[in-house]
Amino acid sequence: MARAALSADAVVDVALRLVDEEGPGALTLAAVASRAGVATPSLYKHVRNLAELRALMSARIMDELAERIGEAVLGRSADEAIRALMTAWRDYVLAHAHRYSALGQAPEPLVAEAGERLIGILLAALRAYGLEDSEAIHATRCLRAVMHGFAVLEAENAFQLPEKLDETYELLVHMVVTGLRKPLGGA
Amino acid sequence: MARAALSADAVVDVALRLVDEEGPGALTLAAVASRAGVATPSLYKHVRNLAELRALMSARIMDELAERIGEAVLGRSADEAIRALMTAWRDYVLAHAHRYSALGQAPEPLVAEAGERLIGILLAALRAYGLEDSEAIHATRCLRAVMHGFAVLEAENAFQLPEKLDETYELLVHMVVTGLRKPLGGA
DNA sequence: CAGTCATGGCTAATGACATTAGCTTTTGAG
DNA sequence: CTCAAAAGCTAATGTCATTAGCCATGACTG
Repeated sequence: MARAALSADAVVDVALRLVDEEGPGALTLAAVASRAGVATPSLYKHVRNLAELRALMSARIMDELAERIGEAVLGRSADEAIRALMTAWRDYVLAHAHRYSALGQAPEPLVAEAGERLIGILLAALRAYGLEDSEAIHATRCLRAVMHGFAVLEAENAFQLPEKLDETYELLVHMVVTGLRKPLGGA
Repeated sequence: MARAALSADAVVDVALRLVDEEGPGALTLAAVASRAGVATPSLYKHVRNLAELRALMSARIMDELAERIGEAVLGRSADEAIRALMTAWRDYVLAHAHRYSALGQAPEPLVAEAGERLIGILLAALRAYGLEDSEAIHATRCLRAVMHGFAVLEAENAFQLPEKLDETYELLVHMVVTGLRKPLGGA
């Protein structure tokens, strides 16, 4: 080994702080290097390139989110679990809007892996509804879609009107819970 | 006036075609100019800068989407309207995944305006549920969140497992319809 | 029909980035 | 103490966006 100094993780830390403070648009190797007190090319000793940095960041974010949600769901089941899960998701996004926006901007390698942990948690939370394996998959996807959609829109301030978003989210939770209870029969 | 040639709209056309074919990441003034058979700086005669081009594109996409959805909803109401609306939304995304992904990458000026037309349509579709003004707003937001979330995830291929997405969407529609019918009482 | 002048295009230049190449310093292992 | 790998650095390249300033054209005016 040589000097202690930086490391891939440290670079990701710096990058995340940068994104938190200045938004995903400010993520540039130059900016990260500057914050890390190092010349830009030095970053390449720890990270293959900008794309990889983005992927590492996304994976980290997924992990954080999965952790929060895992905790939130612990010991709860069915409706209570869903409610806790959805609340935790939104709380995370509100606490780190920029960070959440930075997700998505990464291809699939590591991110997909990190995402699976998250999906596992969702799936577990849905077991309580006694869904068939396949049904549980569909339900998980719906959950993801609902939460991600709301998160993205709220994070980018896409909801203009004065109505309280807390109330909207209540309705959304209600929608999910209700929808999961009645396993669709006809149409 | 002088030469006929390009125009802001034409530039947007070219840019949209580019995005359709090569993805949002390929959107660069150089690429657009090349396709338009013109030198890069010439684009500035029609568009203030890349950011504005993005905004114009987003507005155009919003309009297209609103149009499709408007047609889909025509003459239907309540559950049928919701179903048609959601189907139209997804169909649009599937037909123009790259284009849809290119949304969001624009700030608020024109896009917000174009978005309002779309929201108007959603609101109208929800009138049939006899919701209070405010309730209708919340419901519209939920609709947006659900559809946008699913659209984004599907467009970026975030659903891995083999289960059919058509079925997932069925469940999602069911969830929305069911949730809208029972206006949440207790929890 | 000649003369203007705004429009749309062009080339050249600048500045931010990402990325690569190649050199230097530091330091842990032996 | 020696030395090789690790971690930094500077310099160089190529791609972009954006700006400045110049030229051609053609739609109107008179």
